[in-house]
Amino acid sequence: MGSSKLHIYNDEINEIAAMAKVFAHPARVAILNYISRQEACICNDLVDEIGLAQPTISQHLKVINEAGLLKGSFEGKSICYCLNIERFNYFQKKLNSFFKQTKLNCC
Amino acid sequence: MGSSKLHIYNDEINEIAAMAKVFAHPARVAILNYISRQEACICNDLVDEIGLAQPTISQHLKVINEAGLLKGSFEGKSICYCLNIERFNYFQKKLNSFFKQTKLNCC
DNA sequence: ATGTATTATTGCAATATTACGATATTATAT
DNA sequence: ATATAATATCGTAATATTGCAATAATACAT
Repeated sequence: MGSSKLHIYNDEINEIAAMAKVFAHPARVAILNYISRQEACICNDLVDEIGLAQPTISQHLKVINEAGLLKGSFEGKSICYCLNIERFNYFQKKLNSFFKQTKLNCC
Repeated sequence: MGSSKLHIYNDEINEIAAMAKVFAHPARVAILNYISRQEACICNDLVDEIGLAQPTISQHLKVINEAGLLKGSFEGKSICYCLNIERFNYFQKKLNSFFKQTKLNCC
């Protein structure tokens, strides 16, 4: 018990839920938001900026990264994270078609 | 520990995360999807359709409802749920502006 | 080689979520 | 009043998530 029964849903539905999960924590929204406000790529300062411990930020970055939303590149001793626009657009497209389809036959 | 530190983020960010959370479980996506496939409003049959126990469906419906996404009306001994289109559109609009803003200054 | 700065991983405690059986509630029908 | 059907709530077990201290790994500089 306790764990989500993913096998009873189709891939389409599981994909939407998995994508939403990435944005379902404010720290991850804030991280993406911070990335967007930077001229170039960002590196560390998320820890100072957001106010969570470094391991916590690293953990959230991992979730975002594993969803394919980041392009990281090494710049000296730090890592420069950058949004993977193509993937981000894919998320937007998929979520919008979920919205569209859900509204379609509604009363 | 363990709980999300909501107070360190601004309202905008917490709202996005809260909205995403609604869609972050496949059962809730499936419920909304099923509603969309019905001619009129729906009632029970979610339990048969989705394959989770009745209390579990009820719990997920509560989450969707507390997010303001449902319009329920009593029809005899059952309840007819229906999508609250206005609220649903608001979700879509907010999420899209998050996408837009995030892409804005990206490298 | 040693030191320093950045990021990742490990381990663990606190909390949240998911799922369901049992039971209560609500609304109709007989 | 009693039975029936639909939905909600309660209690609880299993699992997941969040957050952080401690530590490891990585990359550069001296």
